[in-house]
Amino acid sequence: MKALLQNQVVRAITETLEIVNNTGQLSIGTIPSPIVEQPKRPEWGDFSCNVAMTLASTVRQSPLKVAGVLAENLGEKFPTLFKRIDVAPPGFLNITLHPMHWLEVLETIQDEGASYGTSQIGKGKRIVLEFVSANPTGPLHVGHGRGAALGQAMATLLATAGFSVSREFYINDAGRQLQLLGQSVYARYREYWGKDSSFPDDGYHGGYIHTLAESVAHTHGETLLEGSSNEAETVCAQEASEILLHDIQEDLSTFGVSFETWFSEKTLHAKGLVQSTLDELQERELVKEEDGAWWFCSSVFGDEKDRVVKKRDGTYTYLAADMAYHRDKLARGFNTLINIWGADHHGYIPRMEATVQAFGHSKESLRIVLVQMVSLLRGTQKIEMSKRAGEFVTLREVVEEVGSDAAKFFFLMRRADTHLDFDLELAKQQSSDNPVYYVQYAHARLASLFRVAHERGVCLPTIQDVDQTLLLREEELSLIKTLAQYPFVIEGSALAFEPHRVTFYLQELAAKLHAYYNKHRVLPPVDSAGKSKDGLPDGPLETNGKVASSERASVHDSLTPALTAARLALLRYVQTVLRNGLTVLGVSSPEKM
RNA sequence: GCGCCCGUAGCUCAGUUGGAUAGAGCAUCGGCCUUCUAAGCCGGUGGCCACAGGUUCGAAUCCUGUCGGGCGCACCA
Repeated sequence: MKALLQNQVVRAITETLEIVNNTGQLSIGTIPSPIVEQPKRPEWGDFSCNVAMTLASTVRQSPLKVAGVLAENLGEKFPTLFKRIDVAPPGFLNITLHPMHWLEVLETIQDEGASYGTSQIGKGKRIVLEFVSANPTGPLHVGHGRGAALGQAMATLLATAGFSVSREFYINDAGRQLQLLGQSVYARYREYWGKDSSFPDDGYHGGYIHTLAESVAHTHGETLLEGSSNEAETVCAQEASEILLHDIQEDLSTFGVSFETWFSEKTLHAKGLVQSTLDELQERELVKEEDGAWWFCSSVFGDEKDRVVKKRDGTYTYLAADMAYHRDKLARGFNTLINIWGADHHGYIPRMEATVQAFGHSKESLRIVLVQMVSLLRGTQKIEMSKRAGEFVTLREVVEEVGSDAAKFFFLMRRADTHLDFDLELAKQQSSDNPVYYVQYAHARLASLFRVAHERGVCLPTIQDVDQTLLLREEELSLIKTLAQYPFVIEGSALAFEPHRVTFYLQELAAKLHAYYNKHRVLPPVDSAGKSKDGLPDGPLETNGKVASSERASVHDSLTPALTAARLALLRYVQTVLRNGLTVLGVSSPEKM
């Protein structure tokens, strides 16, 4: 299998740097790894490289001169790869390949299919990706949905880049929040039976608490009214959290998000791992006793102050369990721990970084990805949500209204750390204004084209079957160059933990496809099929974008079976890449819309 | 008060390990369907990249300060 074109260019430049270094044309010393990218303007060639400018100061020559030397050597050494190499001020190398080389991209996609875009950069690295981790004290809301979509996409993305990824949901099924849930449900339970009740001040006010109370009333009758309220609250907490966790699992599953591991906080306590974690750190003087409480000396690792892990009343803080949990993750042999958190938890980062360091791992082995809030809009009208009153729009409601695909795509349209406006009306709209339909439609449109081709007895060829020279015009090359970028988008996106880059890429690819499709006929019109005479491989290439109907007719006249075949082959690979990208995002690729 | 994030077209946002003339969608204005899905395409309008300094061949991008917005600063989670 051939190396990706861009990597061939990188290698060529690297070899050239070595040559000019060895021959003394330039005294470079350590050869840098050159950065090659597709420039934004077509007149700057297929690839551009800025290595001459970065080297200028070390070789004590002007960037232009360095670029000149490199250009000359590159051209001499790789005449079959490069058609021309320009030097542009202030020192760019603008590289144009012999166009035929671009067709290799299509062969690569043909060979790799659904694997096109995968790489091995993450090979051998094991990542545990923790996300959602919502308390089982209420239904998932929209914010959780964003975290879920992001986590799922990131897991797929990292796996695509060769990492071994395990998705994990940490269940906070111990501690104060659960206790509050029990108290809240028990209060509603008493109300249900017409008894007096004391609702906790900071309890859960959502309407779903009533439903849970009714459920408890159904299974336990009035038996919880007598006896200690403590016990009754524990029963309520237990039963309510089980129901809620079940709902959470169901919602996530419906949303298309799954986990390898559901990790229960309770099991850490049950196995004594929370205490043993503290004991271990105490022996190493990273946990100390003071004022009747136990403190984690996180300030040793740069946190602004030490943190309580065991309260004066003998109970553990959330942090203590979380430390035990992260110790466990490290003990399971993961190299990198990625946690996706709501941005309001950012203040918690230093103490978790301190935690992994306390266990002898580098700060970098923990990577926290923060997710900002989601505002739901209906058109321009903002939907107000009040956490205090327990009024928020649930993930389930959103998915029921707009569907999983649209919801996921919208959640992945923005960088994680920026606030997201989610317009429910737009997400439902079936038009090009709606980005998810726009991209999916590109896929469905091609599927439809291939169906029609099939019905008319035109087979869907592979790149090896067609006259490839028919794909060498700028129109087709532009599409092919975009396809060539895909593996680099995946790689960059994975290394930066930024799935939104894939979303943007897909919109760009879909836009190019739609434009191409609109402009160029692929199948011959029904009545003249097979009768078209040979001629120029297309009509005059209009530059102002307007296609007069007379021109269209001439386009059809010149549509030969060979050209149809070549275009079908090209579009088949466009469809493959669209599908691969959508798959990374967890969004379906419909055959029909 | 201290810390973190953010400030790019009228709106929502890409672009931030420094690169060439800063991009896209929406909105707005004007065009394109007897043909493979118009759930589509083409064109116009629109910018002191919050502000002020600094670093250098080069800054939306890095540093410092100011202003504006969000979020944190528990023996809660």
